[in-house]
Amino acid sequence: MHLQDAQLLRNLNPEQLAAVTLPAVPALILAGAGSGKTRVLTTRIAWLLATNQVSPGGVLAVTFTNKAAKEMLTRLGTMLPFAVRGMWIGTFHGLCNRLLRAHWKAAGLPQSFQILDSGDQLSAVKRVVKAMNLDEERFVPKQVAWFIAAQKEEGRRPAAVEAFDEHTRKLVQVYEAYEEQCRREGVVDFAELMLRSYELLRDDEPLREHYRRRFGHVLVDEFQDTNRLQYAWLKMFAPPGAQGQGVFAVGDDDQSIYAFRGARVGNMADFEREYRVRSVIKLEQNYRSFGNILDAANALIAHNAQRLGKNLRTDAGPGEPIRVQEAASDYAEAQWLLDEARELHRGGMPRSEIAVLYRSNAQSRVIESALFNAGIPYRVYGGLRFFERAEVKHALAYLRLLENPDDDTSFLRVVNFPARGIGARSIEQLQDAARASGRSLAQSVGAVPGKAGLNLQGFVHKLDTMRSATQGLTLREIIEHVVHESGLLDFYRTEKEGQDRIENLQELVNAAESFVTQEGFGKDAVALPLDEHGPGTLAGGGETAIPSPDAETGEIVSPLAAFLTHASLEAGDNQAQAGTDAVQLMTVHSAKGLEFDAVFITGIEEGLFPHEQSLSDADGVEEERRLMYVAITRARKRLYLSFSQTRMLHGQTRYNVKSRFFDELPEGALKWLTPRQQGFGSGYAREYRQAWDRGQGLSGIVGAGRVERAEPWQQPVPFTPKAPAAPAGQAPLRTGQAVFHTKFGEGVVVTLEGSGEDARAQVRFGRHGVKWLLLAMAKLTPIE
DNA sequence: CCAAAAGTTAAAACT
DNA sequence: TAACTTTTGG
Repeated sequence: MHLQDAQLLRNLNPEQLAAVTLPAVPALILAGAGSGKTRVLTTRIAWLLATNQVSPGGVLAVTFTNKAAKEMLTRLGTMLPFAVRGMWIGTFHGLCNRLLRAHWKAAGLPQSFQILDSGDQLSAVKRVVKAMNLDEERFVPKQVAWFIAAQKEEGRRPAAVEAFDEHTRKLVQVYEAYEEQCRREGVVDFAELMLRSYELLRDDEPLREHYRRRFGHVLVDEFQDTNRLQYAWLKMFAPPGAQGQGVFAVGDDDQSIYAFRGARVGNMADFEREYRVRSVIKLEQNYRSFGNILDAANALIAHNAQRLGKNLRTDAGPGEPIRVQEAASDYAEAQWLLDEARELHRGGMPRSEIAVLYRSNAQSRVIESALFNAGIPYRVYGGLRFFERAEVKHALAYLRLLENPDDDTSFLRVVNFPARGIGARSIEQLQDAARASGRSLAQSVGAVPGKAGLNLQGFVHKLDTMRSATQGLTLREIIEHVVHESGLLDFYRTEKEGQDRIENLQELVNAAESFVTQEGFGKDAVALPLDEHGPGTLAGGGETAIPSPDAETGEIVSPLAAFLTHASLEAGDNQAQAGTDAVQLMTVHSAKGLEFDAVFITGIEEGLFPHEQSLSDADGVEEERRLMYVAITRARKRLYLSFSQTRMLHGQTRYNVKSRFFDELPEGALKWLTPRQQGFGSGYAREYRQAWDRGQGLSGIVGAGRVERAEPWQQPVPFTPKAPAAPAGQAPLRTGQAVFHTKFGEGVVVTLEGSGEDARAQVRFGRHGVKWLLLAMAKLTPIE
């Protein structure tokens, strides 16, 4: 073991080593960006195990995302001589699920409860609001759903919500009705997973004591992102003041960017106080970026008042200066970054090492079209993910109905999809009947009279048939059967755009298949010998016979039920075009945790970054600043910052000034690619003239058509262009000439033919390949 | 019941 | 502008 210890601890810096080898006490690790946080977490677990301070079953390690959990498991797998599967390492929600599956009875849940994702939850709330006859203008389902989730995340059931006004009282009633509906249908939403398992531990003392004894070490990743409920949940496993229990909280207050969804940075300070933390360790040595980048990050974040305090440092030297670009328009900004990215790639940098970051999703459009036209492969993060696709959700709804006929959300989703003559009226009748009898929709189909009732009964019968026909089949066979028998496959076959959807349904089968293989269903569901040694042996007292949850999960869950849970808890990727080397486009939020050789941060303008919605309060601006800090620290070697004078937003041209954040960066670390403090509008004028020169007039400038709408004081056009001498499209072309086409982007003339009206050019475009274009028709403009 | 037309709205995202 | 939802009309 000693040899292995040494191996494990090799190459850790003093702070990392101190953190990894802390005794079993409460500890707070302030881990700066790029300071080897994940390494510290996983090495600590490995070290605890290797030195026999804890058994695999005695570790509880929590993360926020599936990705982080997976990475931790993978890394641990390489450090440990045994299988890590079965250890309590996972996301908050994943672990809650595990707990509730094991103790469903004590938690008051049906054995096969289903999990609602945000979309399901929204439609469930909509139904409640409708059923209560509330005005959807005043009780906007989205806001109601948000209210309910927020209450749950504060640990409040309806009775505990303080309502001082009529509207809030009504909201609480909706919350109540929603809970009742969930109970009836046997479903839980994400927040409910957390709250229910928290309450379970809070109210069931033997159970709580069992888990407390069991988990000698609790480790939390991204602690700054925990909400109140998550912190309370953690305290159930490891209360402040408990002796001999290690609580290892890792976080970075400077990277707290999720206050808007309930995260409480304050949990870090609370933790320090409540647990009387003696060991606060700062990891400030950065292994990712060069000095200029870190200087910029440090200087920027120093403008925040609310900090625990931390400064990143590196041994890597200053590196290149940070390049700053001022653009005349969002369009010009995109063109510029495209050129730079191309240059980087030409210099040998893989495209996947180039990231383009923006504050809000809408900004990706211009950049995408520029990259697309130039034929540069790119990948956009975010957007629809696999299990959220309509066709996949439809198939899953059928599958859920096999598991639980009373799942009204799923029932409504597919009762008339594909269409089977069940209209809004019939459904309303059915819902009335169900409401009157307090039963589920499926149970109430008999109560609807006439032809409509028969159709409904036919649907339920169809489900029953599918259910019995799929008994004993493999997961793959079940899904294939359902996709076929439900009529989904036939429906999409006749759709003109249906081919992709059919492929996705096929992909669902594949996903199920690989899920079964990975989870090893039918084989050894529990690989790990739990609690063989060390503290926290199972059911220590004898009278509190608590079954091993691990064993129980393996025992009770059918492959289908497990797969459905997996589908709710893990939405999957958004179609990764694997294999292609592509430039990475994403919001700053989704860049958290990632790193790239070169990073472009675009649209750094007042109103956009910091976003205007954040300007009203100081906390808002501080969070924006942290966001900027996160963005900056993503870069390893090269960092570009850009802003634009004009930008198309919500169909209108906006005139922006550069962000206040520029004033907070050290001038010495920056290199302005465009002249500093350019007169307002001059860049626009240049762009304007170039567009005229290309013969495109105002249409060559994005949003220029709206210029006349601007207030006089906003008029950015000090330059009055003369009409071009030659009509558009008559510019002399030669082979080899670089040209620009409004639709196809940049290209090179390969061949020229004919003359006058017949003059044609063969042009090779990056993305669209080689095209023949009639010069009289096509708007081709030579580039320089 | 479906498709087209009209209306609405606009930050960020994980589970 | 564009994506999405609701309303309207065949």
